[in-house]
Amino acid sequence: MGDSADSSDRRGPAGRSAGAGHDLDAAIAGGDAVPARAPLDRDRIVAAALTYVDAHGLAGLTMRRLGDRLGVEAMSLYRYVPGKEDLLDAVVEALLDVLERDPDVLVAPTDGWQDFLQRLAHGIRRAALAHPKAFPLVASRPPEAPWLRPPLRSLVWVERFLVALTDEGFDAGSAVAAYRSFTSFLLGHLLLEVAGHGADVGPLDVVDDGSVADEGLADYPAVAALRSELSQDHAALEFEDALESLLDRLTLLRAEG
Amino acid sequence: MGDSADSSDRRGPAGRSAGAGHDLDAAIAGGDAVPARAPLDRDRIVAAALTYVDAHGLAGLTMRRLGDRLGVEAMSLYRYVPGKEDLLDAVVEALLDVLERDPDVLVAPTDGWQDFLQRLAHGIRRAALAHPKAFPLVASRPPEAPWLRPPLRSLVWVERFLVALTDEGFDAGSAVAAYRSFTSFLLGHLLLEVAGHGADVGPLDVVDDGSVADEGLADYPAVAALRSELSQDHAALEFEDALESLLDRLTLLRAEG
DNA sequence: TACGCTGCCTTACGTTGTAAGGCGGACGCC
DNA sequence: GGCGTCCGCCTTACAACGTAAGGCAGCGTA
Repeated sequence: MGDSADSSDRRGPAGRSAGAGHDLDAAIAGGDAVPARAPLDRDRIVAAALTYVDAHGLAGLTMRRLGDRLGVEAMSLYRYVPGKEDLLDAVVEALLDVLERDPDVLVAPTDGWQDFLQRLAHGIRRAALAHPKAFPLVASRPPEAPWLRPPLRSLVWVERFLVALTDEGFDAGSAVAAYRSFTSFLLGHLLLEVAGHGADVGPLDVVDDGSVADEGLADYPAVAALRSELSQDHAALEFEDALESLLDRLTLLRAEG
Repeated sequence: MGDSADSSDRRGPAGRSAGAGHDLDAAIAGGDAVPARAPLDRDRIVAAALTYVDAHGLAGLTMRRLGDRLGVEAMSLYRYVPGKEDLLDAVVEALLDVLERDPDVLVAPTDGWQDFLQRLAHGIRRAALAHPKAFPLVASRPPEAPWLRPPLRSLVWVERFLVALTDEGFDAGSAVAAYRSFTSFLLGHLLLEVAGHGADVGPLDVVDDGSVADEGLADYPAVAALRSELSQDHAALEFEDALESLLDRLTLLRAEG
């Protein structure tokens, strides 16, 4: 996980600690620990928040710490972000924004709706797996409108989805039903897959080894017997299978009209 | 945080406002708002927490308010509950505990595994719909073990599930795969269904009919055109269909071995 | 030079979770 | 009866949080 140099919270050599004094010192001593004090805009803040969550979990994110990370006092963030809730919304948006830059994801079907949905699904999965600790936010943040279902939380994508399907022969009701099935499928699978990759949110993330409470399993023989199967990770395959099954179902739906 | 200035304190007729004073008053004035000070055990606390979340949302739940609700200071709760995190875990457990009392849910298949899974799925759905504001906790709380997937978070149910399926002709791998599919399906569907029923936390209880931000939809013609379809609630039907499709898929899985 | 803007800092307040200890009543034992 | 012990709740206290309000230094412009 902490690929991007964490441990930077203890400030480096030339401390800019005590607020009272001259930040001249800090400015001159220059970029030591913190990214050298760039002018601090909204995108930098959101990106830093996402990075922080990836590294330390949602629970660890506070305005003060995020400020520290950016070489700035907490209150300075409020010039660019209305509040923490909005920050988290922005983080979700940023997380899903990679779709826009993903070359494998199409904005409209070129090789049929199934290909379109496959690419979209995999794109979202990639985004989720890239940020296991942050992805649950996508599900837990209430959407702007009740029919904007996570993880397809933006009007743009709902529009693209519906246009794609109706263009490809779905009628109104079927397109909407497909939208619902698709989102349910993605949410369920990805939430659970991601939970296996960094399920924290807890303060203490004790990575208990494999042999947790083996004696506790005495009362659960089937679980004990299937332990190895239960621990194996076939997430990718299962995703594929379930997605294919979903597409089959949608094919039927489309035909029935 | 404090976005929701939900004026939750003043409840019934005789308010019991200032905590400091004589609880004589509360005790004598007797069971108006508060259950008149029963001896306060763990189950009462957990039940009160669930009730509070149902009524005011997760964000509104604090130890102090929960204490108030029980006619007790916040710190008194700590004699029965180690901390808030554990409380929330207990709430999740309580929420799912109705399964044990649900006459339509079986602990072992009597009419085949499909019937067993149908009953289980519907039981969980009932539990989720009974507590829309609390159900997201089931998904967001990290499970004890990585292979305990929400919403089937307890060893007991995983055991029952695996026993049921293996008894009914699934081999080890298939039973586990079925377990995974089943949980993914439930989580995705129920999380999204529940989000439609009380996703917010807000005092803004506006049952927005349909005319929200119609001008914003100008750029999204497909969404605008399908608005009525998008707003309709076919959750029950969709649940049924998706569940049936899942069972079909599991039938195949079982046959293949 | 004066002035307003921008961008960050300082201070301060109310609220949260919870550690530590106090205190009164119930109860066993002499 | 008196007396210790314990249980159950309260009181006090603290650090950390989100954020309202205002300050202040450096700038661009006039």
